[in-house]
Amino acid sequence: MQQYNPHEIEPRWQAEWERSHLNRVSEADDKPQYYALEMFPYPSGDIHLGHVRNYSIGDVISRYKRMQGFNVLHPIGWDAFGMPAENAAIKQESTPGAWTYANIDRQRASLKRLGFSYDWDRSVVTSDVEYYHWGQWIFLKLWEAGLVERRNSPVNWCPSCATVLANEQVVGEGGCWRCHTAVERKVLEQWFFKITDYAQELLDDLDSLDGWPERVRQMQANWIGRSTGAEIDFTLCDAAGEPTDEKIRVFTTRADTLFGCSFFLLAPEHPLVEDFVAGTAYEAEVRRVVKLAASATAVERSKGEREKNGAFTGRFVVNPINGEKVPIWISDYVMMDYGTGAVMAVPSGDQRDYEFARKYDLPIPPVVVAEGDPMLLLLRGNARRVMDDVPWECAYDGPGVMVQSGAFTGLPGGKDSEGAQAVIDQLALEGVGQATVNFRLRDWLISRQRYWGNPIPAIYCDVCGIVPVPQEDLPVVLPKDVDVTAGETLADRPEFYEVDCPVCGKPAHRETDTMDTFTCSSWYYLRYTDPHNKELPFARTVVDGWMPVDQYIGGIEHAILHLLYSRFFTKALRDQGLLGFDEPFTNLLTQGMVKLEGEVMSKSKGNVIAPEDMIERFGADALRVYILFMAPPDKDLDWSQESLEGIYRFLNRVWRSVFDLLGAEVVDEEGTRLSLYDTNLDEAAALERGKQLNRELHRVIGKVTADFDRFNFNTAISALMELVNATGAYLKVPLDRRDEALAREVARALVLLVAPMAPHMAEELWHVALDETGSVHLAPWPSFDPSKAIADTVELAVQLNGKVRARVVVATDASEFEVREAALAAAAALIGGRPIEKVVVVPRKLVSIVY
RNA sequence: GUCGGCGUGGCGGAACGGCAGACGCGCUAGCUUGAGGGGCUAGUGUCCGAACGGACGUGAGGGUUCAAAUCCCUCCGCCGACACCA
Repeated sequence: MQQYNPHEIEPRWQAEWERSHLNRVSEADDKPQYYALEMFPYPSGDIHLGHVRNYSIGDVISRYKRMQGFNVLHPIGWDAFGMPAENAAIKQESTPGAWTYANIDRQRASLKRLGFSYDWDRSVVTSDVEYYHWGQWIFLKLWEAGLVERRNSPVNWCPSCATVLANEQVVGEGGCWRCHTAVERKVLEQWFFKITDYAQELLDDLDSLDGWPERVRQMQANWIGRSTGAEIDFTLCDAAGEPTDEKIRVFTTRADTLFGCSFFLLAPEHPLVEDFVAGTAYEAEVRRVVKLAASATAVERSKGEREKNGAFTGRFVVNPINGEKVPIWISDYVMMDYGTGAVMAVPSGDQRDYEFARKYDLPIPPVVVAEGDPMLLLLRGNARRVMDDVPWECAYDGPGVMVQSGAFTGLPGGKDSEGAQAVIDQLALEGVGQATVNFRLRDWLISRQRYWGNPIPAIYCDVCGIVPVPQEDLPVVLPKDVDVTAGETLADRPEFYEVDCPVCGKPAHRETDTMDTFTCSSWYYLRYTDPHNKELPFARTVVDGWMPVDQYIGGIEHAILHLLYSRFFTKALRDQGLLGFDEPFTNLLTQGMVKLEGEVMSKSKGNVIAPEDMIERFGADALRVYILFMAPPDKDLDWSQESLEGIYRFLNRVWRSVFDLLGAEVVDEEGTRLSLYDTNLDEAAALERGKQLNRELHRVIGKVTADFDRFNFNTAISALMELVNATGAYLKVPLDRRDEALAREVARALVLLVAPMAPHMAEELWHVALDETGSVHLAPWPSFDPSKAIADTVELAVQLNGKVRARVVVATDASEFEVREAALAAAAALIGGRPIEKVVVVPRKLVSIVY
């Protein structure tokens, strides 16, 4: 018997698999298709343990499904555009491309050393022109469909990255998702994808994603943020206080509180503010508040006391429900980009309005009062306003009864209440309001003022306006010689941007912004299905065959960004007839992080464990099995070198057990014989040990299969350890008393069961120990007989009044009556003749007796 | 503040409502070895007990049930997402 030596075995089999194209997948294969996908890496440096975990999970699933007879698509690629490449290039006086492709080469080598079963022929790199060409093509398709817009909008600006950001890319307390610099608000003309057109469908279809973790669905639902309510038009008064024809529209979820509106608010950056105050006595104070709001960063706004600042504009609006004139204020807690940028303030029913009213001494008339509140006795049935202030410490926003609300008084009030509906109906009748739905989701800002990205295929012509680059002119190739170390962008390259207008032929100017990298990762999983297509991003017949992805695996950090954008792309492309399904990812597994002593590993903390070092010491198989064993895949995992050593020992045990089962002389490194036979063992005892081992074999095959189906890799490995432990007892049986067929069956099953997790070792044992032909990874998954996993007799616990007091051994197939009688007999002494109240028999588990 | 997740030995973690702590790490003892490493065997929740055995035990408290780590209620603690969303 040779020794287990991963460093010799692993590279040898990797080379052989590559030579024989073991993992190449073809649509021509008539087995059922299965698409297993892991989130592709960003080439920011070497592979880390998070990648190892992500890809080990995906690889086990892929290999397991192949052994079960599926034709498995399991691709990998690189998400290669983005800012880190530019920053690294500046630091190293290199180019983003050079840095990116060098990292990809290193990462590819690492992934190969880990033995992942990717079809390398299908690899895509998003910064390759063969890929981003089709990203531009899709952009033009979406433009045609009316889903692309260039418009002025308040946007998030990262001063450090010198670019705008999407809403989703502002993280934590108002920081840039890349560099965490506080973002600024600016009004700029930018490119948008109209993801809000799909807000309702993106929300509705979350219900159909029952293969996704509940919390991811919840996070997306919150992000989309649907609220039902009403749009209500207030009539604007002129400077003299007389009503005009002009209306200002508000959005509210609480139409039932409309009678309680005692003032009206505009966002500081609202376009009407300037007109209202210019040249008036209110101008100075209003300007002061506007300036205060603009200077506060998002970070500052979300911290501290959140003191609300405001100023009266000198103008009034008329409340459409009661004709009452209320003053227009501005305040920094009203946001321009939610709702309409204008708010009807109801201080008795909204805590923010309440605080504002207290600060500026504005009326707080109660309009919805809770059942049981003593005020209700006083106000119940009062249609007219008799009370202008509340004795409360804070606003009341729960359900209650409407008071001081004209004809609506007495109706139930609250969110989505009968009262709210009645008010909306009345407003609709008069044409001054209607029920509506508002979303928190904003359109996706996709333009970036950066070099290392996919160029936006658009041209500005003085005559024709903004025109798309004609499809036959694609790709717009990203020039390689832009010097980012000198701060250059595409806007510094006349040879790039000086073009002729494709419509009129006059000199024009090419767009120099590039697309957000998230546009690249929103459709890469589609390209994998048809990666070499030179006519289209993918052919519909091929993409519909593989998609949707059966199992997607990646980090929870993409719960909103990438997963929401990909869902949007899928729906938008579906509506263009490019594909025939509604959702990209049927099942989603969000794996936990790999930590060290409870902390996230990072270069800056200097607590990084390098996978390459671990492969060097224990081999790729041990690292893979270890990372699957340490925790369930969705939970965080704390690194433990001792446990990795334990797994290495386990693999050695598997190795020796297989050889030993096959009758080989098992020796350690020094040649010491390890297998010591129990020569006293008689024929009957040997037979009994064989029966036990056979039972354990069938139990473990069943357990591992069930655990793989549920992705409980940690308990699957436990079960394999139990099988190896059970093998230990059988290996004491001298060779001449062993059941050779059984021993071989166990050895074979062990190799097959371990193959998805430790592919190299399994392949070596398959050939060298078992003398099988063909790859173990193409062999069928072992079958099992559940009836063979059951012993002839079983020991039951006997509970007396809820506590285990006795045990009884019965035949496994004993009837309930026999079990009951046996249990009563075993417990007779303890019961002592007292009357039995109840007996519960749980087959093969226990008997519960109550007396 | 809102939403979501999680609290089990020294550690990582197991337990379709049915004998809590599988499996592994660590530790203890013995065998093997010149030593180390490795391997093998046994033990390892807490308390009482020489032992047979017994009592207690899944963040705290209550409830449902013959039976609760698991289901329900209240509370405490930790983690995460969103957060002045009208």
